[in-house]
Amino acid sequence: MEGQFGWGREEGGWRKGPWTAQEDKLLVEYVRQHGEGRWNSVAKLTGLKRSGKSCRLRWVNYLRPDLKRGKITPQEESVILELHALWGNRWSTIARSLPGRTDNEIKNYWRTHFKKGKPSKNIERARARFLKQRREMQSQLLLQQQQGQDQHHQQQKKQAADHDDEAIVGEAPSPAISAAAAQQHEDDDLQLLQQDMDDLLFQFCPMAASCTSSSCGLLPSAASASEEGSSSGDHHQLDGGGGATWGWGSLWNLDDVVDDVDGGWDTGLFPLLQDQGLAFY
DNA sequence: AAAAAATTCAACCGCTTATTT
DNA sequence: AAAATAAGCGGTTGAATTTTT
Repeated sequence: MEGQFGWGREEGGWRKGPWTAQEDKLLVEYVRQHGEGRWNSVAKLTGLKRSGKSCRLRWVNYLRPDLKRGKITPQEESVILELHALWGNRWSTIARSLPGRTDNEIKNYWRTHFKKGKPSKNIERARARFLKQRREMQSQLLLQQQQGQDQHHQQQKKQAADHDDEAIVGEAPSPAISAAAAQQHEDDDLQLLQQDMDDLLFQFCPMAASCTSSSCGLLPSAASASEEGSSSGDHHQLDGGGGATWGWGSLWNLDDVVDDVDGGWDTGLFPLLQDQGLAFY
């Protein structure tokens, strides 16, 4: 099962195409011994005929042990939708809120499930998934509250952000969404879906909802058009130890993202806003 | 049952940004 | 300070798989 020819042969000395188990083994062993990085020396040291770029990709997207395999959960899906509405196609940024998921994975997922031009069937499916998921979430919420995790933070924020009515949908068209025009129906569906999403998000994380909705005015639609890198403070290491489990904390679980901000950033919800140099408070 | 269409996803490419020499 | 090298990002591709007709 290794003889894919025409695809998977060498070109300019480098092998391309699907990785074989042996190749994976070599790469894994290399990383075990030398750590991540220095990808170009993989070939030199192991004899693997892969470019550094290819090695890095393979490791980051597939071999990394902290990757979470398996299907995207409904919870993750809702986060993806929500964050995409916030940031557009900044896949790696979105991925940072989904431990164990890669930007590639998220990109693929979003494209196949929510990209415009898909038959509305998909929207319907998404809606169905969402509704189901909402039920689950609600019961989880209940459970959490019963377990008496004191989240006085949330209470406070909730008050602060009491109007959330015009959610993302209204004014924060992600590039994709704003491009619509042609497909009103699906748009409507999507918007409904996103409204639901926003409601939902608000339940769990009022801060986020309030930010998306109004005041902060940090919705990136313009910025996300990619023009103007803007970034720079965007240093992101591959987070080392990863959250193996995701649970509900994902949005709150920032330790892999915040590392140059002095400790307590109790608003905590969207670390990435910082990356973009957006400050609030 | 089988052919066609649709979906998925790993891996590629080119470009940008960061780091090293 | 500049050039070279490495890392990172997002878009795209296409073989394999799944679903639909």
